Amino acid sequence: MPDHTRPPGKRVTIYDVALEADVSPSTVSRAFSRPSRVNSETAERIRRVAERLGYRTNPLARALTTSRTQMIALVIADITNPVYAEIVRGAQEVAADGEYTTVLIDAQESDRLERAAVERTMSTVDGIVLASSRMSDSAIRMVAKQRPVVVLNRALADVPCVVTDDPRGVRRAAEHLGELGHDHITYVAGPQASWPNGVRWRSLLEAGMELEIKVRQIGPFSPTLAGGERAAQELCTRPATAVLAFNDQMAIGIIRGLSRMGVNVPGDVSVVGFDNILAADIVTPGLTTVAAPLYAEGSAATRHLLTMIEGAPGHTGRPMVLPVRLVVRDSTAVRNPSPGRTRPAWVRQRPVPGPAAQLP
Amino acid sequence: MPDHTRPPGKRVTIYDVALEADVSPSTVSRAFSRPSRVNSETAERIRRVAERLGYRTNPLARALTTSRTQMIALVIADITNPVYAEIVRGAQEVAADGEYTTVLIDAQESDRLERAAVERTMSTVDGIVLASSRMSDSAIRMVAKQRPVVVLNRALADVPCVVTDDPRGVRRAAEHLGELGHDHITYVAGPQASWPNGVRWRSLLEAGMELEIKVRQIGPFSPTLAGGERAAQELCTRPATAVLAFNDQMAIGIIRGLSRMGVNVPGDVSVVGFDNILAADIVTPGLTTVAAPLYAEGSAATRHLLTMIEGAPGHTGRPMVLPVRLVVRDSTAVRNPSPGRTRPAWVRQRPVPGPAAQLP
DNA sequence: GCCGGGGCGGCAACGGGTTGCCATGTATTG
DNA sequence: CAATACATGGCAACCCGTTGCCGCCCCGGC
Repeated sequence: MPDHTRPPGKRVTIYDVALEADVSPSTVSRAFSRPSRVNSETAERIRRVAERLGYRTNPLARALTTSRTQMIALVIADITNPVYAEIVRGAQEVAADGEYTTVLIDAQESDRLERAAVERTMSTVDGIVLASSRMSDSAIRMVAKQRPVVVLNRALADVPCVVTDDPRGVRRAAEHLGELGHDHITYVAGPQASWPNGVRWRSLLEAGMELEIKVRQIGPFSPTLAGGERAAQELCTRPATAVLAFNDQMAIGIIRGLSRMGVNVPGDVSVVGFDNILAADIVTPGLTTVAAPLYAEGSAATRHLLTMIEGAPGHTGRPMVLPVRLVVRDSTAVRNPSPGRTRPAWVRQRPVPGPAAQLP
Repeated sequence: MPDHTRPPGKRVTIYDVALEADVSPSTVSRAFSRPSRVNSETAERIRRVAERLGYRTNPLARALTTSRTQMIALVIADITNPVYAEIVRGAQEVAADGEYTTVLIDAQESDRLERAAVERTMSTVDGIVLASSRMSDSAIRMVAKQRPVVVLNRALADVPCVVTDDPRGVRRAAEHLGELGHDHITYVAGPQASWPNGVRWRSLLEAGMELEIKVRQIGPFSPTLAGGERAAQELCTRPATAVLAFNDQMAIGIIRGLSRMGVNVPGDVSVVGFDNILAADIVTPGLTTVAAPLYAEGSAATRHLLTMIEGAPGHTGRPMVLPVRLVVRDSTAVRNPSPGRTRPAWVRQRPVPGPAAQLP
């Protein structure tokens, strides 16, 4: 009878199993990684011994020779931004189905941090999804040269991409505002490093031409609540009746900022956001916004990445385009006819107070 | 002059560098991992050669011998829940400072998924932070036996823990409601698998005794907006004037649900949440809530974990307790004297309509 | 009875670093 | 000047699986 005791605290290896099962280590290895290559009875015996000993294959050691870690990285621009939650869910679901673990990396809206994190992680993962990357095109290509990469929310030649149909979303938003009588739309820009930011602005320009609506841009602002509030202040000096914000967080910030200054949304100004985050539905007034299929973005990108990892060529032709839809809530309304064309009444109202006072 | 060309597509290894720098591989290794162990000039030369060749040390290979991957896992209960965003930030910041990469795992509120993910990841990380784990105590201890573990938002003997001072938060909330004239508080419970859920309820019981406020519990409900809305319906059949919700998301859901049924918050019912998520400040009415130091939670837990990984014993005595504070906004008000004691007027109001209608 | 082929298992060489130990050469000390 | 200590670098074993290749055995076919 073989010895069952073993030095405690030591990890069980294939060698231990091999000894106990009276086969060579290679057979143990094959019993797990290529069961067809070994006699089924032997395999069964090995599996039982392994079970008894509590053997678990060491993924690092395996990765060393196979150079497959069964991990993928998902890089997101800002974990604070709720849009990514659903994207992450979609990605993780698909990854888990394929037996992959997802390493989530938060770039904190920083080109530098993102590069550093990608650099650090690259060699430990089998592929990378870059969601709303803030890196330069060339940096992305560099990464793509070393590992399978799928880019989300950005189009880039030679790298597989998944994007949403923002032009159509913007177009729908512009139509909607046009129907409400607005003949002028102000785009409140987000980060310049954000690819969709440019797309949305250009799409608005184009839609404006076709629909005969004047457009202009202010910003850039940080794509956050605070950024939106700052934008609201600037909107004060350059009034508007219809605003399209880069994203929902900014839109909510704008609404907050405006109402703090006594401007009524949607009475005086209509505001449209982008993304349809959960909060869009719970703020007052409910935010009219262009809804992106977040979950689908994450899952589609990841699915594509996995096929690339499995050896597929990676479809670099046209980006994969996901549909969007306009969700109309209460932040948009028929244009208020009272304010003057260039200087709505509300511009002269009370100045900005500090943040909402808190009771003791 | 040595040959600079090398087979393309092959990774550069220490052997390549050694050849070029005319030293042995071990010296190259030491030049990176133990610079003090090698002559500074030699080290410098090696580093230059490595740079020129584009050498990057392979973390997997390193991990194989050192069994240190420089990765930690951060397991969170639900990435959709915004509280975790700040926790993740705090954790990631500290981890990055210590040259660690954070692997984020979303357990999707599922015991099973959480276990599976931890199981899969455990052997590839140097330590684990379990934030609001839904696993059983015994499962956690099992994990803690194999890797350094710090538990967040849960107290557990023999495992280092970081918790917030929920009893004090609940007490403050109860005092606040008491001062507003409420003599009865309903606790809307979250997941039973959630440790703070139990703590909050027990703390409320206790505070109720001392402050002579009657308390009761309804639930459990899912700790989400939807869960809160369901709770609102139940509140309809068992009316209350003051509600303490397990978390902010539920509180917001409750407010939404109630106001949809024509109940005024805070006029008819005061609602207090927990966590102070960003949305608490942007909803109408602004949510009175117990603010947790989210960022600090993440950073404290991670800091502790890193010291354990570095070999410190892991402080398993008392859990580390982080302070909370009550943020009073507009969802709490003086108790409305009109409704009858057991059956406020609003109970007989119009029935629940469907979700907010959307314009085409 | 002989030969070819397939099933199965073992040997040994990796993969890319790390590290204990030893062999130099130089600096320090008595 | 001898003896000792230290700084520095190399050797080789090791971490834990994976896999190409080879050998053995058994089976079937002619």
